[in-house]
Amino acid sequence: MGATKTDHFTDKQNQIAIIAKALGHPARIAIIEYLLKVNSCICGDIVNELPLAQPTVSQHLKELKNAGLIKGNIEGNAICYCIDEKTFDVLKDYFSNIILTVTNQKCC
Amino acid sequence: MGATKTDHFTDKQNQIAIIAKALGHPARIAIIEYLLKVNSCICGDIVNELPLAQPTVSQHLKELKNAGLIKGNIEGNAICYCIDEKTFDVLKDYFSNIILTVTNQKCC
DNA sequence: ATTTATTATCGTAATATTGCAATATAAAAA
DNA sequence: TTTTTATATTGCAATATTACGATAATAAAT
Repeated sequence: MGATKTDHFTDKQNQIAIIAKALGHPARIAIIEYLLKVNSCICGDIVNELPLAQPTVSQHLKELKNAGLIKGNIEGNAICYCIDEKTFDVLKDYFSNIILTVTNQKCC
Repeated sequence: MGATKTDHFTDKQNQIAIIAKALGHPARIAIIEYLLKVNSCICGDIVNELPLAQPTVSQHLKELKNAGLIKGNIEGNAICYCIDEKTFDVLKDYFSNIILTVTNQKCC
């Protein structure tokens, strides 16, 4: 045990869970917010913005990239990172639908 | 090591991360979707809907409750669970803001 | 060619999560 | 009161995550 029983759930359920999980750490939220603040691709800098060692930040960036939340473009000896909008759209749509459905509930 | 460095991030960043983390498991997404499908408080039933043992489901429900995503009302010897809308509103607003900011980006 | 700067990977320790059997708890039903 | 039903808690094994030092990889600068 210890491993998530991915097989038993739908692709959509797993997709949303993977994206949400990637955002389930304050360092990764801080990375997303920093990319939004500078409002452009950013090369370097990210490590200096966070209270974590370089390998740790690199690992968090990798997870955000795997979840499709950010994109990384090689630019010389640095890598430019930026928000990958379409994955955030998936999340926003998903939660908007939840809100729409739930406001019609009459209970509790 | 191994523990998240919560102290170094803002309250808002930690709040969003905690909510996202709670949604970062397909079983918990499935629970939310089931509560939406029945569109009311539901007593019992949840365990039968999921491919997991009762203690495991109970644990997932507890995590969703801790994150403020669901509410549980005692009703006789059963407990009625339902969506806690306001926490989903927090998430929807957060992601809507991200989408609004990011669409103005010109790069990558 | 060597140094410098930037990012990734490896290895590893500490901690957290997932899942379940066994058991506990609490209220309704018999 | 005993049984049944519904949910929670405990304890534990398996696995995953977090964090970082050391090191590798890569390309620019000297």
